This record gives sequence, C-alpha cells and structure tokens, in this order.
Amino acid sequence: MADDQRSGCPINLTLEVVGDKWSLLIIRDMMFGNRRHFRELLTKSEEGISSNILADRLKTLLDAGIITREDDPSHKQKGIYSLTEQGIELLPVLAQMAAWGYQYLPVSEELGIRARLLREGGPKMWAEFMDELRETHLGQVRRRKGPTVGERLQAYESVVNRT
Amino acid sequence: MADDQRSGCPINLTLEVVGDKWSLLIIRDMMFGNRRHFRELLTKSEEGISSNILADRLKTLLDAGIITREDDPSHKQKGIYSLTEQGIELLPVLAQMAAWGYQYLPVSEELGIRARLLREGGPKMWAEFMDELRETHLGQVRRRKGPTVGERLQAYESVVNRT
DNA sequence: CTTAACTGATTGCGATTTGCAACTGGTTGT
DNA sequence: ACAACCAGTTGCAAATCGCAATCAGTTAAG
Repeated sequence: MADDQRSGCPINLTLEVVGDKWSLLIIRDMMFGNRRHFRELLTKSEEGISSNILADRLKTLLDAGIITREDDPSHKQKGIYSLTEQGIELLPVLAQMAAWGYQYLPVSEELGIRARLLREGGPKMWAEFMDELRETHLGQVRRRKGPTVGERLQAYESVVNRT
Repeated sequence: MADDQRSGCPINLTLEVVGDKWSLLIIRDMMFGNRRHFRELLTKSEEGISSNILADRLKTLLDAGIITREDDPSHKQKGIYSLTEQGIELLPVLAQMAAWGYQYLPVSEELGIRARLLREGGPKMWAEFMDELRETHLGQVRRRKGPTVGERLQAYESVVNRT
C-alpha cells in the first residue's frame, strides 16, 4: 500500500505512518475516550471523521502494527480495536503535541483541561497512564490501585457530553 | 486560507497546523541541519521536497507564527528564515517522534544516530539545545560554553554528506 | 415471521491537494 | 556580456479527501 520511503530518518518514517490529519486523532480517541468500535470512533469524535476515511486509517494503522482488531463475542459484526504496545507508546508524542497546542493555539476551555492535566502530571503520569492502557488494551493485570489516570483525564467528558 | 477548525482540542489544533507530511520535516531541517534559505531547504533535504510545496509550507508556517522571514543583507533576493520561540518549542514533539520512529520503524543507521543521541540526552539536553536555538534564531546571547548540542547532533552529517 | 434499527464498512463523485517539470523575473560573480 | 544563482510561480496530471448514499449482514422488538 505504501512501500515508498522518502528517507530513513526516524522523524520522516514516523510522519509517513501517522503524519496525516486523522490517524493521531483516532489514536487519541482510543486512548483518552476509550473508543473501541467503528461506530464509536465514527460518531463520538469531536471532529466528525467520515466513514471511508476512518475505514482507510484503521486499515493503515492495522498494517503498521499500531492497533489490532478482534471480533466482539457479543455481536458477530462488531470488531474491537485495541492499541498495541507500539500504539500505546505514541502517548508521549500526543502529550507533547497537546502541550504545544495548549500553549500556542486557541484551545477551547473544556478540551484544554486534558492537556493541562497531562502537562502537570509530566512523564511520570504518562508512564502510569500507559500502564493502564496496557491493562485495558493488552489485557495485562493491574498492580496499582486507586483512581486511574484515565478516569481523571476523562473528567472533562462529563462537561462536554451533555447531550 | 484555513479558517475552518474542526475542534478546539489541542491535539487537533496542532495537527491542523503541522499535521502534514512536510511541515515538520522543514522545521527539522531548520533545527538540526541549520537550513535557513529557500535553496538550502529545497536541495539539502533528505526527502526531496518540491519547490511549490516548500513555498506553500513556508507561507503557512509564517502565518502560524512558527517561523519568520527577513532579508539577507548579503544578497538582495535571499531571505533568511528563523524559528520563533513557538517554533523552537516544537522540539519536544520532534524528539518524541524521533524516539518512536527509532524504536519501531526501519530507521537507517546514519540517521538513527541523531535520534539515539536525543533520546539518551533526554529533556535536559532538549532544553539545552532549545537554548542554543534561541541564540541562533532569536539572536539571544549565549551563556554556556563548550561544544554545543547542535554540533554534537550534527556529527552524523559528516557521515551522510560525503558528496 | 416481519420489520426496523444497528453493525462495519464500500461506492460514486466533485473538490482539493500533491508532485513533477518547466519557467519567471531578478541578482550576483566572472 | 553572460553564466550561475536566487526565491519563488505556473501548468497540469495524478492522487487524495470529504460528503452522501448505499450495502449486506445482525440484532432486537412486535
């Protein structure tokens, strides 16, 4: 599908995989919004992705090994998308992008909360959150207890989703 | 040019500005390769950007306040592009992308050196390098002495540019 | 059993963006 | 005078994007 490679630079190679306007938003929704089904990603996204683009990006992310797909036992058509370790490790990239956008762009108040929490938490919080993602997406057992970082980061959703 | 905005999410807003295949590569070359002129960015890039795309992206980055342009006193046609503080602060984003690409993608040996040095140096080295960029791009005075991070990161160039 | 709603997509099509090559108008060095 | 260099611009074909409609299979309700 995309075998051409412009250079062996790590930044370039990363951009060739996730350097478009949608891929990282899908990953963001899987991470922070816990969207795991096609419909969830399609309808519950802030930006309104269209279904053909979503299908195409999911395919690309699958091929790249950033997500996996398995059948939902409760519904023969539903698929459950999960982040791989490789996908989970995109969190620092998203966190830095969020921090930069929060500082320099006209971020809406509600959606800025998450960026602020991520920045204040720092790399230590990121690591904790990535551990939580390993539980929910890779099925690893959980060691820590108390409120998860994911729950704290989702606090803003109660403000946003007043539908 | 681009007044539509899909959402106020900081990640989305960041992607709307630099979420394409070329913008961050241009910034990378300005940061690590010290390319400051149009021709330098055009011809000395690993990936071979075409002139119309380069002109368009430079315009976008100017509008976004990520770079500035001023006339080169030594040549009436030459322009010197510089990173703004906002542009310099994209370094952590690039560093995280480099780290991710270095770990998961088929990075070439020579070009991986920079990613490895950046990862080993960590946020402290990034801050030091950003201070150096503030000197060369914003004209700030330099306090520290000794070999710069930029020089160390350019070490690999002697390997690559054997033309 | 019928039917409506829901599932993950796919298709058609116009609009936009990309990428290549050639070219423009001006400046500099010999 | 002339060739090389400078920062872009233009034309055009190909690829991608984004919207709306559609599809075929699945589930739940009546």
